[in-house]
Amino acid sequence: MPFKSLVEEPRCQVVRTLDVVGEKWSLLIIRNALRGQTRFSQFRDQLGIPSDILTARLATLVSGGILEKRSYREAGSRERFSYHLTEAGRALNIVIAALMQWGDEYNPSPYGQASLVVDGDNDDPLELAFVGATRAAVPSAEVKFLPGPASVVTW
Amino acid sequence: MPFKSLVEEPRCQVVRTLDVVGEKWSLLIIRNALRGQTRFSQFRDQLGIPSDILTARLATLVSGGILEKRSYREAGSRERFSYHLTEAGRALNIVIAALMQWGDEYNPSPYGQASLVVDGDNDDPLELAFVGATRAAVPSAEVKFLPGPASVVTW
DNA sequence: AGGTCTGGGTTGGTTTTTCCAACTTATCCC
DNA sequence: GGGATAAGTTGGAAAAACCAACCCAGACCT
Repeated sequence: MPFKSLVEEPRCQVVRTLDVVGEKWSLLIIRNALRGQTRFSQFRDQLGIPSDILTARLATLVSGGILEKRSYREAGSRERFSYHLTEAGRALNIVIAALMQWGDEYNPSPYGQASLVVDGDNDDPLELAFVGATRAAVPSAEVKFLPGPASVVTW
Repeated sequence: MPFKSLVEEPRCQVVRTLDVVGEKWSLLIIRNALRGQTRFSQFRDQLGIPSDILTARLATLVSGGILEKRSYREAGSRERFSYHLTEAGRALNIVIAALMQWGDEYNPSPYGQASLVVDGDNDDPLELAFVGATRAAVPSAEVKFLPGPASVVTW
């Protein structure tokens, strides 16, 4: 568990989220899971993550409610295990999409995008935007962060 | 630099973004900067980050184009340095907001939210949503990730 | 029955990061 | 000259990540 901030630790949403997904490799495992990958060997081979670290990450993601461990059996093979996103895990698509979108805009690859976010119904490209109660998009530069009810710090 | 994935490293937006902001503490420094903090002692005291690590992180964020180091001088003090978000740094608000939103929904604090995202014009609360070309919001569960033009891996 | 393959891991030892406490440096005010 | 303060440095201990080699259970092959 990576973060123990002093003053406001248990209250801050960002810290609490990073407690679950902030360790090295965790978000990449989740990204690959969002692409449909479910197996130890897929994660290990595609990410190049050391297998002992992968074992540890899968365990913390399972205990954090992001992944679910299931057993499966292919014809002609013994029982093995696979890892599937829970609803909470799938909801991390917003975090992955935010990282992708920032990378596309401010740190683009000369080769173009490695993955795209699309509408499942019609494959139209999507992007993330800040929206208000009226569902109208608000430009990112006009977004402000304010202390919420649980804030104990004045800033 | 935390990530060196084997097959598709330089292409993937998520990896490229995490190269810049994926080290421990980086995103929390950025969150505090989005709240308007600019000084070494503010980051150190509010986050509880060891000062040597803070020195290192500020340097990588500056060299990554997220923060800008400025000198300032308060009346009755010598010249000191402060750190200000660049445009690219401010654009990371989408990443911070995504982490906040997930935490609020799937790992909420009993005390409520520590910070809120609002419209700078009228302080109306905002949220992040996936939107298509028509600007209509698409439910998160219907969002799909597809290989893009730079993908070398079949998945 | 013995040997080999395969997926999903362990194990032991090295390297890299992080952490912590103590110290430093430059300037201002008294 | 002495104390305060912001922004760091330094040295050594602890934790995390890395790597290569190994293990293990069932399936399949001869």
